[in-house]
Amino acid sequence: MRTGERRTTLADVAAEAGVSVALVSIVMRAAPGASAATRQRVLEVARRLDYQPDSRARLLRSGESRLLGVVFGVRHPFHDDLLTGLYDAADKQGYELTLSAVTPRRDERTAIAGLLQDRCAALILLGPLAPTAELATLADRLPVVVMTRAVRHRAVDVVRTDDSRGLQLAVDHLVELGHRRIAHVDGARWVASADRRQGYRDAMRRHGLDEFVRVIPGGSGEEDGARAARLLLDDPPTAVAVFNDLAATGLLDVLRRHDLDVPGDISVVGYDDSSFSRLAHIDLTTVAQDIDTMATLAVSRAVERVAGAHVAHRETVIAPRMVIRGTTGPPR
Amino acid sequence: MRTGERRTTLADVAAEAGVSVALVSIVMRAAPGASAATRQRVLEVARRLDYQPDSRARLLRSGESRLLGVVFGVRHPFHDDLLTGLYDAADKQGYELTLSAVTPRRDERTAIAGLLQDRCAALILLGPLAPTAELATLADRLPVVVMTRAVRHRAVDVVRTDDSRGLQLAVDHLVELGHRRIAHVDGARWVASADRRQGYRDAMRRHGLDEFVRVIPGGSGEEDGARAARLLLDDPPTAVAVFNDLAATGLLDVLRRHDLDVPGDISVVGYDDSSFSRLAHIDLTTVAQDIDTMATLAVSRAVERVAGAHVAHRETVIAPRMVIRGTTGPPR
DNA sequence: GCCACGATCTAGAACGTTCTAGAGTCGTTG
DNA sequence: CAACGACTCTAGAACGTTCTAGATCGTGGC
Repeated sequence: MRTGERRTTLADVAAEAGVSVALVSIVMRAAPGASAATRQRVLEVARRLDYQPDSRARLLRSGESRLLGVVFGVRHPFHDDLLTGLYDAADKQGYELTLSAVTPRRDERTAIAGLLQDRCAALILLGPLAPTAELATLADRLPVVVMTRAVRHRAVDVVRTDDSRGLQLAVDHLVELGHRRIAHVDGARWVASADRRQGYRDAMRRHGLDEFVRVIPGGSGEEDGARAARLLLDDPPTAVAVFNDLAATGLLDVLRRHDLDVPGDISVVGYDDSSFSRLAHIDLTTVAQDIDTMATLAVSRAVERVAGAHVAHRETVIAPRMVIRGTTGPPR
Repeated sequence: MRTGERRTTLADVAAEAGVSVALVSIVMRAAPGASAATRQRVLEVARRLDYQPDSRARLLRSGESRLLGVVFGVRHPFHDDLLTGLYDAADKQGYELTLSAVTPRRDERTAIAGLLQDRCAALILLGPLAPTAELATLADRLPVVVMTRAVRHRAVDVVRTDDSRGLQLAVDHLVELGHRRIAHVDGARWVASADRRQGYRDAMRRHGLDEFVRVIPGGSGEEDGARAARLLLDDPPTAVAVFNDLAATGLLDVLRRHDLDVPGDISVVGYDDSSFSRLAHIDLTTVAQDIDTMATLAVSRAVERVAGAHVAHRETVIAPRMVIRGTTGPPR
């Protein structure tokens, strides 16, 4: 059986089993309404004929899409981790995910448009860059859940970590270790950068360290962290809190190349608790976002919206958590 | 307009424009058969009513799925790069991609099953782990193109780099620099590891360096490279060729922590030319797989199979290319 | 004027499945 | 025995779109 050949349909199974198409549908859906003997007979035929449901027909007729569209960016370790959680959460709720990637050569609008045509019941957008107004227009059409970015619009649901709080935790941790000269490598124009930066400033102020406030422009990738590290070399702080884990690894690399000992000479805190930050040779102290909780909440929120439920709070802000590993210690 | 509300259909546009449903379909598909005046009128109505095609209905009725299913692994930088290329290639051929991820908690079979239900015209599998027999059974059902792994079965199409040749290039390059004690950190049970290992052995033998053959078990992730590096520390070779770029970064990290200078004390070659290997602070010498060519060929192969074309060679093996950057130099 | 042809447009059926209403059967109760 | 309820099963329509055959109109040639 190859290209162009028709796949097995419910009608084929029905003919072979000697029952109606509708009854075969009932059996394949495990819906009530068929006897045990009939179920067994139908399932046997379906197995023999290798019947696979046609999700297009199913989605079209049922008028109930159990499909959640997810827009994610390639080369985002954190998005990878979120995808892992989202698949699990969707599965638990009886939903399927359909993914659409944003790549260096495929923009976010294109990614979203594809999902609209698939008639997804809802969209989950991972760190979208689109302006709020655009997201709101989209949310007029179908439920939209944004993850990892604060979107202030009543039509858009948000599941995110308290990024301001996250950076405060980082600064608190460093201050507790005795650090005063604490710098922050921010995320440039990336989603969440402003909140994290604000959290850093607030915490520094809270600890009476205003005069030591120092923000270096960074970004979300390794090279961004590496570049920022080079800007710190002339006058290194005793500690630095970085926008995210990936940038932190770039920064660590450059520090080490310049014979700065971590954490002896300089302590480093990342953000995300991405899977690689746990690796023995990186052992990164970091602010953890609770990925599985976020994924679960995002899917639940999407599903509730689809079901027309009245949702109490359109924005869910999850507390970050400090994960202390090997890249932080007392200043010398 | 929110959840549960019906979306604009061709019938709505037709009623408003005062033409038949079939004519609206012709206009929306830019198919011949409508006058310019009618086209304009219909497009105006469609825009006003915000008509979006329903891809489920379209796919179901047309009997021609222009959908390519792609199975990829999260946390695989190389797969990310391939996705970027595949989206471009598919777009050029008028196909859409639908993605299905393999995660630590969602296995490959599940990923494939989802795509079968979507009635994809063909599947493109990135480095699948499934046994050949399973892939062959799948290929009985629809065209299957495997990327980055050699699958010896006439029903399965393959687009891959000559991995054996790739490692030979790496060894040749190192020998040309004067190295003799060249080790190889392999990919353990990962796809392509055997070919790369064989290429390493062949090249070492070719250069009369049999007695220096040394293979360290590795893997595809950073920690795998880091672990392998630790095994090399007691008796470091002057050079090492690593299974892939990601493992190479892990290995580099450990070498640097142990004050081994790269490339002064030890040269390092990666594999893939992943996007991060080009970063200024990594500057990795590596064996490049030609991502865009691979993506283009895989999509073309899939499309040809869908079209029922007679395909001359089911396996396309692409020559790798040596990319010399800063991690290799003459031995001391 | 008649005929042939091409372009435009329409009506109806089909894609594979689910939904819904109704028919038929069986068992229980009055 | 008749009525009722529960369960099983079926027939037919619907989901939104495309395919296909045919009707209609306009134009050009004879």
